[in-house]
Amino acid sequence: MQIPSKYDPSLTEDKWYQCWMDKGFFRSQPDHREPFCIVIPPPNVTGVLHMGHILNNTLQDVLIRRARMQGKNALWLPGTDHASIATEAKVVAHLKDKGIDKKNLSRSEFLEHAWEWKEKHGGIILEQLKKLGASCDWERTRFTMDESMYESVIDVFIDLYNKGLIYRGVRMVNWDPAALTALSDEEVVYQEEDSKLYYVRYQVENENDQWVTIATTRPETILGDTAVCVNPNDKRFVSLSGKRVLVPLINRSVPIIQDEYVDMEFGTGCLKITPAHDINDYEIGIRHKLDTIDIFNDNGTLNEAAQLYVGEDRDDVRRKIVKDLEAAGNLVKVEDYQNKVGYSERTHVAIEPKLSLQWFLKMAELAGPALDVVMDDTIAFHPKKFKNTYRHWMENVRDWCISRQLWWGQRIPVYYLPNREMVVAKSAKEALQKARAQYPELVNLTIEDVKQDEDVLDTWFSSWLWPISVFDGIRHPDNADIKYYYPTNDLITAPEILFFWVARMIMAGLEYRGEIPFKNVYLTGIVRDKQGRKMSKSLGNSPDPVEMMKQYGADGTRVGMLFTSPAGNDLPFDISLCEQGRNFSNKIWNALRLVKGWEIDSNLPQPENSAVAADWFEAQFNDALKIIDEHYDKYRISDALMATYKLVWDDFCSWYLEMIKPAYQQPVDAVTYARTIAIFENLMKVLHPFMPFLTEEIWHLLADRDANDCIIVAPWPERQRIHHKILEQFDFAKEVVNAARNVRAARNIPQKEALDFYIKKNLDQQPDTTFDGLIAKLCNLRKLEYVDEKVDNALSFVVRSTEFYIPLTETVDVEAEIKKLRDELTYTQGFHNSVMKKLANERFVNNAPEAVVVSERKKLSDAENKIKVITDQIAALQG
RNA sequence: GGGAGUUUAGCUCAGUCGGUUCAGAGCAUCUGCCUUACAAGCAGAGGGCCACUGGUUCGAAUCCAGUAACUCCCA
Repeated sequence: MQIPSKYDPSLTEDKWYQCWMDKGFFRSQPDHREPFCIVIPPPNVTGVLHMGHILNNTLQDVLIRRARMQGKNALWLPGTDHASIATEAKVVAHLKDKGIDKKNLSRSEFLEHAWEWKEKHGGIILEQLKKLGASCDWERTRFTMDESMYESVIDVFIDLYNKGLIYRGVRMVNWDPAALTALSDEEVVYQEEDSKLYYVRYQVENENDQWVTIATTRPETILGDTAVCVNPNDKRFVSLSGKRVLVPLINRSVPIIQDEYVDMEFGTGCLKITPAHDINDYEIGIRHKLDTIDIFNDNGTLNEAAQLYVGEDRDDVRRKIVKDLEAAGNLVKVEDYQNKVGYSERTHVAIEPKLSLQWFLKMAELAGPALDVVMDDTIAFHPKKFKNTYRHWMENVRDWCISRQLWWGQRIPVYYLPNREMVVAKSAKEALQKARAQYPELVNLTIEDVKQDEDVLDTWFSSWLWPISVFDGIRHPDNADIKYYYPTNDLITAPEILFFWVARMIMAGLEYRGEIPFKNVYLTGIVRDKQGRKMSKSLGNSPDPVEMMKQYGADGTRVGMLFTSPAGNDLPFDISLCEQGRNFSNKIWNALRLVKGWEIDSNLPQPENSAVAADWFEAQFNDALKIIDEHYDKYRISDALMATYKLVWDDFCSWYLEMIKPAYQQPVDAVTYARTIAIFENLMKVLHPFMPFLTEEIWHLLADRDANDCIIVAPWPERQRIHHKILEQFDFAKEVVNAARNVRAARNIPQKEALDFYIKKNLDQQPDTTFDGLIAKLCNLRKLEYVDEKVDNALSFVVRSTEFYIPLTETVDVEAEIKKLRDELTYTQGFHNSVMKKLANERFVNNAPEAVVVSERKKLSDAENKIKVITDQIAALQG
């Protein structure tokens, strides 16, 4: 067989992905087996693959593939969410390019464009996931605006409204005066900037020359002031209690109020209160029942309520009002000041806090049970530390604002009636019926008279149902899919959305299924660049994942991502990790080349060496498999990978293959070959979740197989009893080989030059010759002989209490040998002393557990033996 | 301002129940090798005040208290 010396992923990846698809290996349907299900955290439909997706989805695929090999009915359900804000922005921008202004479109016209855009550009990310090897059941792909999911969302809104959990209220939102929409907190970018702090004095009403001075960064909002506030503990302002002041320029009389919110140290200790335009002022306003005067239009210009500068932009007004305040004698001073200003992530204009009517979902009742199931580990967080964060949030949870001033999304099913009442209904028709029944006084009510709410629901209001609605479990709670797959097993996501999403899914699960939505939550870290910055498209500091996969292979990329990604920790990504992944692919590939390059001679008996080697490796494999399984069980995925990596590279390639390798151009016996192939197959199985493509390719090169015999559905290796004795024997042999290699290295003796070994056992020990043949092979020995006396003029080393001599033709540097032995003696004596001290301490002997004391005694006697051997050797050399 | 987390080798991280001279892994670095599977490789080596201070204990990287620095979340 001709196998090229470099592994080329481009020749295998698409081929095997297509094969897996054709054979339906990703498909899952309920059956008698144990289910194992992961629902994908739905990426944004406008999204393209970034590094975070690679990490997140690789982890999911690893877990799914292993579960599948363990014989479970594995379902990884893919999909996307409609991302109302981001998508609507994209569509608006797209239309603008075509010369269409959203303002000139009706709602339904706009939605037509949006759907067209989604069909054309949406879901690129899912195609990219296929390149990564994601083994999703694509036939089950869901989208949060699919009819079934849309209806589920509406049903849930209506249900919660009827339960009294949804209400309408006023709230301060982040208003983008350029885009004319409210933004979520995540879409506001705070920037530190140099600004000014203006000190402005307000005259106290009915007092001739008494003033209070406030400090503000936003003098233009003075026109909306409805109070001035001081701290009740502030002695400076005691005399002002109960008085009123006049707002400069417009001479509005407003009260002086007292609230502990005011920081006495900041500015003058005197704060102006503008409830309509500052979130903190708003809350103070509620506490003190102040008026709320909104002085801004939606586009950031001033309105009639401001009285002055009406129609002018807020930035211009700031410059003008400062001059006018100065002219009026109200401006005391101006200081340089650094503060944080929020900007719209998309339009880059300063955010205006604005009061508006929104819909809310009460959280307190839902949060209680959702907190309990996490605290008692019914749902396990990995790593556990996030339980604290979760609890903190759940105990201080605020009501959820679920409305958005957009068109792209599930439209709020509330209908307003001419009598200023409203009904909640699934359709206008139903709303009409309800209205007629509820308000018989509304005669001649027609469908035109019921006006649906213009707003849509927050995208999370779709996503929080995801583990249920993907199985249509809201509309049909008893269908076969939801009963089989729910609760799902694992959720893999980022800690950033622990509250937005994970917590709410738990609430929805408990509310609508009476059951948790998943059993384990694995929280990934954030992928950062070398400077520690989050990798993002806007920063341009992220490699293109698609390009990476081309360069290093999907397998190399997957392995590179997982090498340093312990759960919950940020991952400082370095492209060299993928290079390491690619190199690993190549290493395995070359192991295959070696094995497949051998000629098999079925008449040849199996050499003893090879039998020992295979016995040892099988023990080693079982030992490693136990560790790997344990890592998986604890969700320590990068540790599982590292253990697998070392098993393949160090134990298999560096030790085992070297042990059984026939001499150049010599054939291998059939037994060794068969055992080696079996070992290779098992290794490929444990590696498969990490490197699906390479392992599938090798699986088919290792043996002739049926078309359906693919590694993706091969059984995960079963753990056998671990043969500990041979592992210990090997450890000793390994020490001998390493020591011999050191001798060669120190003396520059090439591997080609064969050596003789004379071995002297001490303390009446009987030689264990099990690995002797392998030691001879690996060390290139001509002779291996046990002796009773020391050998003169020879290099020597000691492993445990056994002495090894290598006679040389040239004379040995006695001084150098003695020095080496002395160093070792010093170390051993130091060790011996520390153990002695410990054992001489009565309190240690009396208090420490028996096993610990016994092991200390054993150490002591081992050290004593070694000291004796070395001392004798030194004496002999000196003699 | 409130809360949480982190701090171990140049980098990224393990270190379970406190118990081996326990201080470890991978990468990086250095040295020697193109040794017939692999230079995308092989064989070796060096490298640490376990953030700091104190306490508990026969014994502390590990438990407790305090200090410092950094990160995140909330306001």
